Amino acid sequence: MKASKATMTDVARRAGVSAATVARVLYNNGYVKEETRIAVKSAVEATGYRPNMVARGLRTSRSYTLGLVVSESRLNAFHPAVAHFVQMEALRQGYTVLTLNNNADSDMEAAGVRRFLDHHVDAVIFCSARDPRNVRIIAQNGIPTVQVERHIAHVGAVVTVDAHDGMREAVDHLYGLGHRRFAFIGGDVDSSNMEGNLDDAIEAVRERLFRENLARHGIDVPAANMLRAVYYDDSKPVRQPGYHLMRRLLALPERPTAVIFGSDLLAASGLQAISEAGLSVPNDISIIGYDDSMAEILTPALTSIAQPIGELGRLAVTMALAAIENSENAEPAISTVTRLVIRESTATVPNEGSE
Amino acid sequence: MKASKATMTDVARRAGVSAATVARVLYNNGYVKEETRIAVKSAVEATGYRPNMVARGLRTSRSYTLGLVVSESRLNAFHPAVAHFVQMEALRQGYTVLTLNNNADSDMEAAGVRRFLDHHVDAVIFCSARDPRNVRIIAQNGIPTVQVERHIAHVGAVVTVDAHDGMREAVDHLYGLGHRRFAFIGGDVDSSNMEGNLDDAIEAVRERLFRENLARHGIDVPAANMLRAVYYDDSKPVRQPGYHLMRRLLALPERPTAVIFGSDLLAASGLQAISEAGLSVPNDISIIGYDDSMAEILTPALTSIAQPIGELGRLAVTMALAAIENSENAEPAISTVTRLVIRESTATVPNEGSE
DNA sequence: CTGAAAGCGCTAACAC
DNA sequence: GTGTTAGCGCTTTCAG
Repeated sequence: MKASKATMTDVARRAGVSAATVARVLYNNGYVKEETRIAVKSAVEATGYRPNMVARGLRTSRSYTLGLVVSESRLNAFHPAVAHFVQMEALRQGYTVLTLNNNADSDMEAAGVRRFLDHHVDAVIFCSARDPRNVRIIAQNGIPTVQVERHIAHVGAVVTVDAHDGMREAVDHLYGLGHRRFAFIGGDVDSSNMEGNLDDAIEAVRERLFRENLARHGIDVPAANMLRAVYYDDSKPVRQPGYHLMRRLLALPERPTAVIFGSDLLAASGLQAISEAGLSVPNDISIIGYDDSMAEILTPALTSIAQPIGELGRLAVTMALAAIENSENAEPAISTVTRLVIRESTATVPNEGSE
Repeated sequence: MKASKATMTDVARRAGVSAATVARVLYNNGYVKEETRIAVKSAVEATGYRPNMVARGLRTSRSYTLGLVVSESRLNAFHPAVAHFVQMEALRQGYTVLTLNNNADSDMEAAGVRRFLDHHVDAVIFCSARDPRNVRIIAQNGIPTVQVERHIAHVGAVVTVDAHDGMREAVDHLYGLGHRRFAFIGGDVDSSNMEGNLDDAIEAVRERLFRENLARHGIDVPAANMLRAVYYDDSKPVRQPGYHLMRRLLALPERPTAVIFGSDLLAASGLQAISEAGLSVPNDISIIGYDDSMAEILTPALTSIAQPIGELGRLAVTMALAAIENSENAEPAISTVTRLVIRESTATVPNEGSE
């Protein structure tokens, strides 16, 4: 019951033409008499012919596959979400995606990237490369790269997210609710794996925007309230990256009443520390996540600064395909925006005397 | 700066031998004089030669790629976790993985599977196919399939999970804590997409084991306490699949004191309903998740019946490769086990009079 | 408008 | 031990 492994020659024979003609009608190249076109089409139907992408790839040196590297896609739901949209869009555009989760391990990533090269992927999308060298290896082989959200290597195309709007909305939202004591738990900037200016790292930018927006309201945040969580420890993802830092905040003499986190995962683990301390969100403390990756299934459902996940995935594919078409063209950058999604983890500041 | 696109012939020329000899030393086939072996090796080094898997694939009709279909890998962390281990193991074994998230959409899945076929994947792993026909299409093309955890089509290899141990441990754990009023919120059995006996569906099995283990303690669970959640609504994932069902349980005249859920995702959304009702876990009610996919980052950290996620992923690859090697051999099945991971969502039953 | 022929990079059977 | 040859399925000149 093996379905046809019908080859192009099979189709050609059946239609009484040559393989070249079959190719012509399949890809609308050159002129074909209407009559033979019909004959070929029906032969294709009859045989259930499907092009062999491997043979095609060898001949055209286009594999119609994209490589996708995601990082830490187990606890952090952001990356699998982006991956999903990349896969959907690629499918729609006639591509297939080779996916690899680097799990925060540079060596793993290097091995995977090498493998992508062996399979002659047409482009590689990184939704957070772990090591800039791995991006460069691809680029050096003349293959387009697209870095999504976080770009740690200064090569190829990038799809960035402008954090301004979301952070402004978040700060204004909290300020409007009466909060005056703020804290921020962001991600650590991994200087060893970042090319160029560390201040351009997205984690650093988010911190800065947080401060700037509060400064607008005349609020200065003490250094003790600005913390950075390590997501990876010795190439292993940290399971509850926000837990200990949140405990530290809770132990502060002037406990903050509002905390913005650098990811929903960070907020989720912060929530554990808050609950453990016998405090409640949002009654005692308001918190805001980032990403909007798992905000809606936490308790309470998190107010979160949403990244445009679907757009990121789709744009990454679009840019990859554009780079494949005319690789000599400039390496473009495109930016998307964030917005605040308000749910149940933010409320009016608790009464001062109640402590 | 393009790194070498050195071909095998380039290496051969440089080493002063023929391509055939290069192949021989690369794959340890046949005898090669030590002297020439060294010459070839150094030529490989010098050129940075990497085999072209596309050409190799065409010649050998082995693409060294695996297809992987996962379902709903956005909110439910179970699938991306399995995917991660599949990718790791495949990488280790010299394979690369084409991944597709069907997102509960049969048509999407069909399109993706078709694409896998076009790319001549050597085998396809389904960590929950959406539609059995899509598994059959692969099988009909003579390509091995492996269904992981849930198997909805009666073809090919399967990696199942034996739910016995975990469910027994879970029930005993709760019973030991004094609980006598139980409830279960499992997943709905989608009869339209299931070949064969519906009672064999993993959701049905879990329900049955739940009842049987309680019967062992002389406890009979009323029908009103056995609920089934729909994960997909009109081919779209439901965002809070356990929320409404949990509300229903809370409205029961004899409210259960312990609930076992069919997944961590279900438990997470159940938690939202509990909290909304002003009740607390585990003081007022104990809950247990299933999968152990996101249990540890919820508040409270969930006691959960853990699926052996890493093992599932690795076994799936192992079985796929075995099937590729000798495809005429019988289609095997292998089973793994579950175990209870105790965290903070379970505690002694609350005092009866306290309601 | 259509067919013949070459060749992408590799492997496997067969010579020597 | 090693080279020669043919061909996987497709695309693309080049003839006609």
